Amino acid sequence: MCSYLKIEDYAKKQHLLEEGEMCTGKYFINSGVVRIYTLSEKGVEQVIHFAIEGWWITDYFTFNTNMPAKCSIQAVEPTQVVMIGEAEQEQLLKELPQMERYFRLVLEKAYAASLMRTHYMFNFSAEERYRHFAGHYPEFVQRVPQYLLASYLGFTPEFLSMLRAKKD
Amino acid sequence: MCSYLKIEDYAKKQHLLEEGEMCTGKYFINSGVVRIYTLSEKGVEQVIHFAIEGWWITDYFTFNTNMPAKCSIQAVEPTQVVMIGEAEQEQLLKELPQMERYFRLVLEKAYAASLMRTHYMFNFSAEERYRHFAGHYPEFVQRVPQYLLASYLGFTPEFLSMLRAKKD
DNA sequence: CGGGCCTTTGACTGGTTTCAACTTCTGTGG
DNA sequence: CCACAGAAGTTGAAACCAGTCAAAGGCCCG
Repeated sequence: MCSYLKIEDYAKKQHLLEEGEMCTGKYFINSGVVRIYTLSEKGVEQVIHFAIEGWWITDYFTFNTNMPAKCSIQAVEPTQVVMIGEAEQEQLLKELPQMERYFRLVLEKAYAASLMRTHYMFNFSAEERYRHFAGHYPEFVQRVPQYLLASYLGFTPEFLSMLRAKKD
Repeated sequence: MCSYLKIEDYAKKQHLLEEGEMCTGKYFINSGVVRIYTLSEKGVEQVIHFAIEGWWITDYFTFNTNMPAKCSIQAVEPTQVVMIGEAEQEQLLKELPQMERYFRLVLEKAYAASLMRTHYMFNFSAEERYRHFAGHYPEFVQRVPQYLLASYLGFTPEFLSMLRAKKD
């Protein structure tokens, strides 16, 4: 089974995947943090989400479609991942069909998180989103630079700076 | 296999699931449209997404967690669904492990759609989101009431009304 | 020690919301 | 089949949340 998997280390700011490349597999985060982001027509980078230890990531936009990646994945801090190629995953699933279940459950969790994000995005103001996030994941706020957190929460670094000044 | 499944019909505005109930299974939309929505602290209904023919839906927030539903699912027009209970799904997956794969692929698609929604939400203004949506799914814009579409797109019915008046 | 990247600050702008009043549509019972 | 009530859509004015722009300050890493 280990032959299917490949351990990879990435330095801060190094890319696991860049938009336009072919996405050839999935990554399991062993340690570190990565951000998944897209580039808008206007050239603005938008953080779609972060992934930390224990999460699986890939370009789900184009996964299984044989199209070039629509997003980029970049290490926010030094990160170690376990990579499994597409073909290897197929092979693994053939030999260990129980893994289908595992990957399905991983996806259910990720999907629920994405829906929850949508919920927060719509139902709370920018300030409420920041307070909520900072209250629930204080250690994470320390861990990522402010301009990335601002992008993730859906506002500008300037606005986040103003929020922190107000009361923190 | 048919014994696992139950066909159900819902009238317009009837609920498949209401917040607070236990979510006991998944629904496959045979015909019609449903909306999945949450209620904010302020009492505002927010459409998380729509689902049409061919999609599977459930309360992914609490699915498999034995907690009361965090969202409601309501028929937007007369809708027929195939319902599969949680226990029945487990049984089905045990007998037909290939179905694990099927459900995983369904989830990958749904997850990708959710991420794409996040992308649009952040990178486009309210007006751009409307123009884009109306351009891509004109028949759908006819199909659902404007106040639900406005909620889905993340702005007020009044604003949508103004957009339509401007140029349509 | 220096340069570039990140964060801060403040003034101005504008897209979107809110509110309230009015009109149009829809469905239900008499 | 019509009448009416409630739901959905429209309009316009005023308010505001958050973005943009520009310039200065802090900090990390080579």
